[in-house]
This record gives sequence, C-alpha cells and structure tokens, in this order.
Amino acid sequence: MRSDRPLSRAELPIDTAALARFLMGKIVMRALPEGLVSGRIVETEAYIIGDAAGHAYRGITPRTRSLFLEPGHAYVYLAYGISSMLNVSSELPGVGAGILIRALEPLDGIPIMRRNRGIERLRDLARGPGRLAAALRIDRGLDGLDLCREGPLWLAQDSTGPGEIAESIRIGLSRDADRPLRFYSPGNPFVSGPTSLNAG
DNA sequence: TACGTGATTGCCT
DNA sequence: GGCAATCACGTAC
Repeated sequence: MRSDRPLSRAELPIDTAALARFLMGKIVMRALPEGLVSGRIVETEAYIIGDAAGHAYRGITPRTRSLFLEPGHAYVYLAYGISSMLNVSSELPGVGAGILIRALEPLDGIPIMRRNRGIERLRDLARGPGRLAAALRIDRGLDGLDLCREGPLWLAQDSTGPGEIAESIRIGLSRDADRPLRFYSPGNPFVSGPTSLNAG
C-alpha cells in the first residue's frame, strides 16, 4: 500500500541534479473535485545553476520567480502555447534552478486522467511533460505552490523505491544540450523520448 | 507596440 | 518520421 505522506523539505537534496535523481520513483498527488489523481515519477530533467537552457538563466522575472523559491515549490509554465510543464524548484532561496517532471506512471484516478486527456490509451496518459500536466489538470494557477504539504498538488513518499535509474542528455534543447542531466527508469513503458535515449 | 522563440503534442503519411 | 498549431514572455524598437 502506498503512503501519501508529503515529502518533507528537510529531506530534499539542495543540489539540482541530486534532487532530480531523488525525485525518481516519488509520487505526484493531485486533488481534484472528482477525486485524487496520482502517478509515479519515472523521468526527470535537471536545469542546474548557470544552465543556458534553464528559464532562470537570465535572472528572476515575474514568470520565473518560483524557480528562486526554496526547494520543493512548483514552477509551472506554458510551452508552445499549448502545453503546461510542471517543475520543482531546487537550490537555496534566491538561486534559480529546478527539475522538469517529464513522465509519470499512472496510479490512482486513471479514469479522471483519461477524461482530462480525452484519450483511452494508458501508456499515453502521462508520457511527456505536457501530457502529465494535462492528465493532472495542472496549469499556471498552481505556480508557486508548496509541494511539501498536502493541498491541491504535492509530492509524496513512495514505499517501493525507484529501482534502477539511468541517465542521458536532455530532450528538446538547443542550448547546453550535451550535458547528461536527464534521469529515467530504463525499460519502463511510461518514459517519454526517442528510443535512442532510453537504453538500459 | 512588435516580433522571435520555445524544457511539445497530435495528427498525417 | 515530419510538421503545423498556438501563445506567454522577454527583448528590442
């Protein structure tokens, strides 16, 4: 049986890459009017200090201010005018860095996810950052939320552990694209990205 | 005020 | 595997 106890801030690694690895296997919990929706994190990407591909690279702005909060806050933004992306802030307060949650293995509330996504196929419900945000109905309205306490959206402990964790370069970048800052569960069918990056 | 850009997805072939 | 859709934000004018 899973525990839905929120992660405590004190147990989060400060370092961005370490936190990206730490979050593997943890649970994203989402409280919706229809019920609870949750999924296990199977893919993350770190956007570290001084990262030219990171949104905090040019300093704090109204949009990116959540990345500068203490670790464990939500940074949500809209990409390509269509897809919301869920990130977790990292590093000390005032330092802009974070982790993109790229894919979830659906656990609870799968019928709700199907409704939110408008598709049936289990494997596609939360495989990809925009897809998981849609499945959990996450948008800019949740930006800045504390993910270390139970509420509309939070991070929870897992009981089973992440299993094997592999790493690769990150997906979809044009700058600083060569660093190995993507983490995934090899062999897990709910991981996104091209086959060439998912060896294991 | 205008324009370029992007941590993607879904549909078509 | 290729490509269009679509818009908030940041920067420049």
